[in-house]
Amino acid sequence: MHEILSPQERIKKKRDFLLIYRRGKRYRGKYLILIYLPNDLKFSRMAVVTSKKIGNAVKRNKIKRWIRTLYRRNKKLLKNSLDLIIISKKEIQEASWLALKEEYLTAIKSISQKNQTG
RNA sequence: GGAGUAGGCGAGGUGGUUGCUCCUUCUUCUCUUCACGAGGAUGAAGGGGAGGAAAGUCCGAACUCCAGAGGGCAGGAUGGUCGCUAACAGCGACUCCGAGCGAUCGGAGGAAAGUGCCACAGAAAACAUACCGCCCUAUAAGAAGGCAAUUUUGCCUGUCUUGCAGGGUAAGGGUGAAAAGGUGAGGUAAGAGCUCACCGUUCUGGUGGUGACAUCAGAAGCAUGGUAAACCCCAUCCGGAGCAAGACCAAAUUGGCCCCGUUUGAGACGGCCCGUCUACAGGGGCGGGUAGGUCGCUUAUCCCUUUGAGCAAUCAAGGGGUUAGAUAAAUAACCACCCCCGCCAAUGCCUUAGCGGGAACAGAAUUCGGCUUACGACCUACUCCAGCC
RNA sequence: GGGCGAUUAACUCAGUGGUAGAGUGCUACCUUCACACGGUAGAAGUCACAGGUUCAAAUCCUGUAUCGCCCA
Repeated sequence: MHEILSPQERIKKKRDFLLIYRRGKRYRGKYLILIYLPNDLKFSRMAVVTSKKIGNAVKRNKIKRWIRTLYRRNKKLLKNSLDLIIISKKEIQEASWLALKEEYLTAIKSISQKNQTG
């Protein structure tokens, strides 16, 4: 019940993407790049970006599913409401499920800490 | 063991936790209407949820919009024959040619309508001229031989060499991818389809076949090299763009058009009022149309099966089925048990325990029919070659 | 999703069946006290890949790969 990812919680419009790319802060990891910007809504929103460099459609779909599952499971960690774009890097082809999970958790923790202090 | 062809299948099964999308039914709330009702949100239950290639976008259609009297030109596509199909560059059967020991595979109109090209080499690359060569005739010189003569010399020739002229030839000629029917015999001054036999080619006729073509007989001595995935000719077909097509609803803002603009704002006429005019504030309406949304959107030239026709592709009739509809784009993550395969451990076998694996190519985007490309873990059938018994 | 196009030397490009070229760059030598400019010479290519047509393919035909452009 608390791990739902409804359509409202996803970034869909090109205007929103451009705004977040321009104003957002960035976190770089080994496999992922996260761009985040606090919003005025009562809930957080997210989007996943996988470029064609990563592979064919099957590989890209699998990575998007992994990242969406990670976001759903760990929504509690985001205490403030944020707009979040998750971009996958080329190195993600060699990543396993567990490695990706660890990287995502550390990234989210650092983001939420910075957001609270700053 | 190797090879070939045709076909099937395409992440083993059950359960659980979290979670996505669509449909149906129900509950609660909200909006609107006189009412029937309609839309949205939340929750619950049930059900459906990627492929053989979904791919490349190479062909053909359906469907939509645009253009369009009719016809032609240009341009493009196809190309053995007959059939199947809504259509196709697809499929089936057959014909001929070629490759392979073979199962089998590949190719296919016209070069005698015309134009172009055929580098290098070669005599010549397409009116068969002509170079070398071969041969005949005439002639000049030389040699040889013979005759006459004292010698110089003169005359003669079924002889030889060289030159020149006229003619006959296409047998032979380093080449080249390709050289003007091939082989053999006769024939001739030398040669030549010049003549003959066989093979090949072309034409005519008969027979068989719907036809491509096959076969038999006769004739022509043979004239016509290759290239049409060069231009071209012949036959048949083709308007263009594509679901981001297209249709509908439609916020905000700017601009446009129409009406009102009064008993109340502004300006003009006027000394003032009434009144008239302007249409600047302001108000109302209209249409186009952006963001956004809805439809198109999944039942269609469909799938399965039985019978009949046909060698087959396929067709006809009957019965049954409904099988994704997303839009920053839906199938995932983890766990447990069973099943199968492989490895290791105590000795050959069994059993038990442990570890690893259950794939590859790859993700619907309007929908079908094909083709091509990628993958082959697996399974089935048939066939060929080689080896052993 | 749907339409188009390109690929030739390190780079930018010619080359419309018959020996793969130009400019820039690179290397060596000359010139200069030295450098630049200039001059001479040279190297560098699986014509993206694979199959076919042809005597012969960068060129013609078919397929594959990579890169790019347009359409609400």
